[in-house]
Amino acid sequence: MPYSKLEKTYDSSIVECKWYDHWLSKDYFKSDSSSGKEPYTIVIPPPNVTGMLTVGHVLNNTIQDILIRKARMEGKEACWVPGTDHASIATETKVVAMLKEKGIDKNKLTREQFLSYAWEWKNKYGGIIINQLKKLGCSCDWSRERFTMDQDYSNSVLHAFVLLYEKGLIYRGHRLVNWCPISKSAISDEEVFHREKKGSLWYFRYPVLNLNKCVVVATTRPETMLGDTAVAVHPDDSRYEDLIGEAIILPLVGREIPIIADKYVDPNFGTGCVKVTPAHDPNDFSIGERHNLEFINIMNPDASLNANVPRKYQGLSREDGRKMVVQDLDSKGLIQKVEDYVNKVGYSERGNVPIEFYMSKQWFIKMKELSKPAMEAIQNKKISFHPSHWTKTYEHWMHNIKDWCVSRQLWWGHQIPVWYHNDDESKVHVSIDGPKDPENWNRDPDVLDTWASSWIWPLGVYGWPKDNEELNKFYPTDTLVTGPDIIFFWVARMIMSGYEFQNQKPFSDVYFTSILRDSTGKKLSKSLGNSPDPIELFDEFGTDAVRFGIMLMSPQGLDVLFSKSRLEIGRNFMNKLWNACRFIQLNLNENEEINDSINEIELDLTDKWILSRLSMTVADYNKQLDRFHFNEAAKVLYEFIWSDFCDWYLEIAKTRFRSNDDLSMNSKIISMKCIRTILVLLHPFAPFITEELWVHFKTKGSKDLIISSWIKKENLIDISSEKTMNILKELITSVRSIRSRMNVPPSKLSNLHIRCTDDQKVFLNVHLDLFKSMAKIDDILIGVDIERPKYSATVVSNGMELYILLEGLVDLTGEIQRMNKRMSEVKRLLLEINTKLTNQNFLTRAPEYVIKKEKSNQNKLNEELEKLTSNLEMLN
RNA sequence: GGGCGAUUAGCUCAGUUGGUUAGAGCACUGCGUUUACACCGCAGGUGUCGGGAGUUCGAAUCUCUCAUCGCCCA
Repeated sequence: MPYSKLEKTYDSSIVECKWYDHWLSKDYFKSDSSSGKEPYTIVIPPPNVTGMLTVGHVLNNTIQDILIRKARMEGKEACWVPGTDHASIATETKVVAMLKEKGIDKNKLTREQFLSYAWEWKNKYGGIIINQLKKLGCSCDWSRERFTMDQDYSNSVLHAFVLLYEKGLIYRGHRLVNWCPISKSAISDEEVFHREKKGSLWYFRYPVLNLNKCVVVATTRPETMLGDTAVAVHPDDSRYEDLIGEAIILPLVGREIPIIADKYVDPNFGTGCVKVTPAHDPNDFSIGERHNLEFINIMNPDASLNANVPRKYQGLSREDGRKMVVQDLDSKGLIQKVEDYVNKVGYSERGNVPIEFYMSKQWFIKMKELSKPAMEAIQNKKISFHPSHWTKTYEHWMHNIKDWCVSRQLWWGHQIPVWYHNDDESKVHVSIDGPKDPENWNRDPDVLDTWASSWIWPLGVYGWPKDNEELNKFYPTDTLVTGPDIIFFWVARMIMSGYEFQNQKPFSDVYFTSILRDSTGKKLSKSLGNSPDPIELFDEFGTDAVRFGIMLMSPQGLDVLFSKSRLEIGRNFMNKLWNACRFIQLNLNENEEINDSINEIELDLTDKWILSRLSMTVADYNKQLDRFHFNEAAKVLYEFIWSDFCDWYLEIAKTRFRSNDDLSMNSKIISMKCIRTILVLLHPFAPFITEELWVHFKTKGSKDLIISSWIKKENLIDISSEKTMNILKELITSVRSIRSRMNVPPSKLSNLHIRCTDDQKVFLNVHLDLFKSMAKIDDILIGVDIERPKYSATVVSNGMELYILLEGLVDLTGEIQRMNKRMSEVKRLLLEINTKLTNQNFLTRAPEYVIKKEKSNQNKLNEELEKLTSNLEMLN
């Protein structure tokens, strides 16, 4: 690479495309199942095929990219499998809406016609999110990209169904399911969310047959009374004792229904007497089963009233039906009262309307048995959650697991591999390829719940059930990165399917990302319109800045209030890094090669110090990554670069780059060492800028950064240099502080007198050049018996009294105030320490190092107090 | 009703197994264009770590309790 100067500002737009194409052309992302390297595998949580990139995806996929890039640099066989999900209900909803806009009614289409529209839609929008992931810099093995409706993958899905069926874990049941009247399909419990709604509690009078009296029942859903097949009371409720066994004439309908006793009834709710609608309420359903009641379904799939209700109500929507029923009962004087009532109503996540409990024939998977190994895996720590508190949620759900309704009354998805015989529907054929005499069979029209296809994702992407090389090499995968909102939908079910089908966990670690919210705390979502377009953010800040910024703001296990302005820190950091590199480059001679020969040179204090800081940074950074604290890891690098390297090392280097050859060369070597290390470490977070800078800073003949070796440890820790440097930094800051307070312009040098011990004098003399240049000191006078000069300002630092000489008068009152303030603080601290050190229990029980530290603090503070006192006296 | 999480500077938040003179970024104030960076530098102010109790020599950190907010489940 020819020598070229870095531009004054970093232009992300040029660099990003260039490097992504380069990496692709070199096949760096490709994984090889036949390699001898230790595998490291991630499968992407497949985004909706027709979806668009959200900030949530950015967070999620940046984390995966960090993990996979680090693994690759660690020399592992890194395999990140990308792909997309067909998202049955979401996609079908979108396609139906698109058709409607075109004036096409789904119901008028054949399945084949509809599917061809759906595929057209998929082909049109399916590539978008994949390309957006590439813009983000994701180093996925694109040759392995999968779509859940690919032929091979579909076979895996159906194979899983057939296996479970053959094992007796799948059955068809006529049951109450959650029903979405918009998509006219069953949905799972997890797709229902509950919302508090203000409604009413109606009290109806139901006339008792042959007795001149009524019972009063309370309900929140008047229209369902048309499907009542009993009235129930608690068996021990004395108020209704005589009525048990009697019958009711159901108003408006005229049906004769029994009064039954069931312990489920809460005598304290309403009147203690409830209407029973077995076909439309889960509790009533079980009462109905216990008492052999009639199950009358009164609704059509769109929740309008069907032919099982009196003619005048037929065809009404449930809302209109309710009005009409209330009105009719009222006109007959059968409404005793109406109360305001708040209850929780289940809503369909997709349709955003209240769900119905609806009787229908559906396929279910028995979950109890599948859940056992999945529960053990978490308990035995074979699989770890990060943060770990999600295990409780997981275990709770697993303990109360219910059978999973996997059929959906949709067309877009994997059609259930079940055929019913034309002559006898109870005769079923279950296989992937279908019966040999298809003319005699009818295939179940329903498709599988999408999660019943993605639950085998870590297996299916490697071609399961074929026991091939890929599966052996890359399964189980290592880390799954996903949102906690799909812990049941997906994570739990993948664990179950992994053990069921491969007798192996699907992954070892699950990292649950933060949920991103806007500044008012609302979840970022496209429908709310509060989610910024990541691509625009990339353009505005640079992709690396967005990646780094979002990682920095996302702590483990907590929600994040996202706002665009919080990305500025990322952009500023990239700019800082760029300019630090540029500054070093400006000090190199043309085509000058700087090697890594730090062992061959004589290091001075600041060199030793920065190398020690660097070593600490390497250790800390690796530790934070190992425990999945990505925000902390990012912070470690940020602080090293900004606060240690730029603010101090480079500032000191400024004076050295121009001094004698040795010092200058040494500073260059150390600077390069730091930069090279940082570029390696930062690469997973900010792949583009680091690869670009690597070109200029790598040692001759090095490989591209993306495949360079990871740095796990650096053995250059030097505690004594760090201590010494800290003292010098404090002294320098103290002097700067006075100068700033006294309005001495930065360009002007000051004269300084220091009163200190002989030892301190020796110390100062050793580091005099550094101290003078950083503190902007011209003349300096050091001694044990220095007197306070007449026009001067004072500070006590590390047991030394520093007097800055000033021209003219000093603001004495301000100085006295400041010193008094510090004095009371010192006194407060001393009081605390003295209490500790006079406490026998503390002295006997606290560890040695704590006591030592307290004592040393006590000495320091006492010394400071003494000096403050005498200096204050001098001022007064 | 059960569970989980949060409450730390004006704002947004870090803070690993209890021991730091409790931190960062933003915002704010003053000064500043010196061999990179104004997407910058130097300096500065701000806190009863939600309330209460307990364990401990020692609590932002552990336990209990209360309050407020958020999420999940019923």
